[in-house]
Amino acid sequence: MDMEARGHSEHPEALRLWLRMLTLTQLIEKQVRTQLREQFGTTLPRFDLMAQLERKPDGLKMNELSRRMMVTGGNVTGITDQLVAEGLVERIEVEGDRRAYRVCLTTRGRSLFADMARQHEGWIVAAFEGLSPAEVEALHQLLGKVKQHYHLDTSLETPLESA
Amino acid sequence: MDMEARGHSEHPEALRLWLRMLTLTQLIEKQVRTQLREQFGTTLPRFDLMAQLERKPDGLKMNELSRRMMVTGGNVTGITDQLVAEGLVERIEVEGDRRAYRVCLTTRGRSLFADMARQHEGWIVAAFEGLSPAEVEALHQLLGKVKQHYHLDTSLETPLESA
DNA sequence: TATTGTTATACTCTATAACTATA
DNA sequence: TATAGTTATAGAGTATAACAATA
Repeated sequence: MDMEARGHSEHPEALRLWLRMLTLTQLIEKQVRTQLREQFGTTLPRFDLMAQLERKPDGLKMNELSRRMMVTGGNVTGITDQLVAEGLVERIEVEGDRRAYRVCLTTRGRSLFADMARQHEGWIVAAFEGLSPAEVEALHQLLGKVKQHYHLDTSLETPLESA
Repeated sequence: MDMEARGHSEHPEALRLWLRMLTLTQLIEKQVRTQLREQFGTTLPRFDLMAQLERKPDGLKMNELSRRMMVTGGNVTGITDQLVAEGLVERIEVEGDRRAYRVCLTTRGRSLFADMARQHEGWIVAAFEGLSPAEVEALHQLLGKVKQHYHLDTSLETPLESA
């Protein structure tokens, strides 16, 4: 990005912060994508969808997945189709509303996700190894503050992290 | 992502931190992409390439752009082609090496980028308005610490922010 | 009429690898 | 033989919009 070069700015600090955050996130995300592809032959969106379904034995409806994953419905259909073809999730009818489905992990999907999640956590822990526990907490808090204000400001929801 | 749900983890703090950081970055990035498209009919990679060229009157070679933008050479060719077609950048021959080009902003490209950069900075400043200057600095420092360690760990370079 | 979900389309970005031209 | 850059290909992700079925 190297956009710190623009000069005569009134708020260069926020810009510098954003560029560092964006760069770092892209760096970690790129590594996660590579590992998911090489070790499990999958992608980040597919992993994310499965992560959304974990601890939801009743599954989630398509529109809930769409909201949580911050992508449009058509894309969720495509990702779900792929996972169904691999036997990792299934569509189950919703009683009382014949338009809707609940998407659930299959037994095989749940088992595979457990493996992936364990590996994934290792990659993330390694990425943040340079911070002490107190620093991890401080960073978490600061980002929470940004997120909170950002939401108020833009009326965007926070589908993720909604555990 | 909602991956905080996985349970019996030994390092849930790093994972929670990563999910919050990823969500927030995606939120801001998505807004930046939308604004760039709606207000300027451009994309983030095109904006990034132009940002790399600002304050480089002599331009940058393709492989330098590739390294700084963290994408492969073929992609830089494509993005550059688009910008050339729009008259925003130009390829200039390098004396002494007839294989290489220097990619430079045109006058029109420089002028347009100034407009875009001003708007862009406003979006970013708004996104981080919830933090005090001291908090912005603290966040910047903490992310720097992560980045530094991460690089040592993975031998990845830091092309961005290299101003 | 509104909502759930799918389909169709088109575009951007991406990585990989083969290729040309020059060093 | 190595390097600079391009081309070709294929795949993944995205948004938009039109559509079917149901509420």
